[in-house]
Amino acid sequence: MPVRLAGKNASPYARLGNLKVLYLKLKSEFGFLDWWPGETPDKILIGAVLTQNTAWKNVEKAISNLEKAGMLSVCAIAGAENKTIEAEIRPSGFYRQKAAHLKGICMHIEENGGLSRFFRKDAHELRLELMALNGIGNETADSILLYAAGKPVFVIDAYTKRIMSRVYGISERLGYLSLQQIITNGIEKSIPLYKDFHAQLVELAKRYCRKKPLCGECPLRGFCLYANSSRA
DNA sequence: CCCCAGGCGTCCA
DNA sequence: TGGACGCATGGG
Repeated sequence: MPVRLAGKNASPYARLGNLKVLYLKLKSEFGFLDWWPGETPDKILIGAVLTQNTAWKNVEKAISNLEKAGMLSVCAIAGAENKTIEAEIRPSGFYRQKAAHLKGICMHIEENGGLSRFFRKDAHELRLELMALNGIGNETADSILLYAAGKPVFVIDAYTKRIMSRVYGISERLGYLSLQQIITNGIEKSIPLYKDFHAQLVELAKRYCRKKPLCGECPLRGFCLYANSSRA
């Protein structure tokens, strides 16, 4: 299904032939970023919820607390009291919401035969089921699908939107699924590529493509619309 | 003191 | 369908 090119954004989309070049440039700059190496699906799933609009440093504390309490599993969370979960994940912020969400998510998974059985479903069905749960939206669903379940689904986040906006002039208000389709149409379908590309974009956004960008030192300054505009 | 961080659900037009 | 708002801790 081709992406429809329309209006003033038609021309920047044509530049997406550079997408793989952009990835390779980032990879040569940051190296291969191995997110979640050897970690359990349970830990990755829980981390995906805890990191919602939250600095990763704080999530690490919450995960460490859960681990020490023997609660870093879908099964343990499903059987724990909300108050108990809240106490452990407090450093990750929004802790009452996240505790309630995690509990509901984990209970649903346990009631349906556990995580390994859950992840055996095909990506499309799994995505719909995840999205139906309270506390899981587009990004969290896709993070779980890619990093925990090992499905070929590209993750879009606020960093991805910002970078695509600045480099290619794609509107930041473009819908999640639209931007996801544009990107997956521009690179080959590969789980390791999807994993590393997303990680590279996060790294770029943290180091250079911040809200107040550091275009002068940015590895993408050579082919970024924003870096080469008068505003940068 | 301020702003920000790997979103999401709810409410409202 | 889309914008405003609440949720909360910890670091710069």
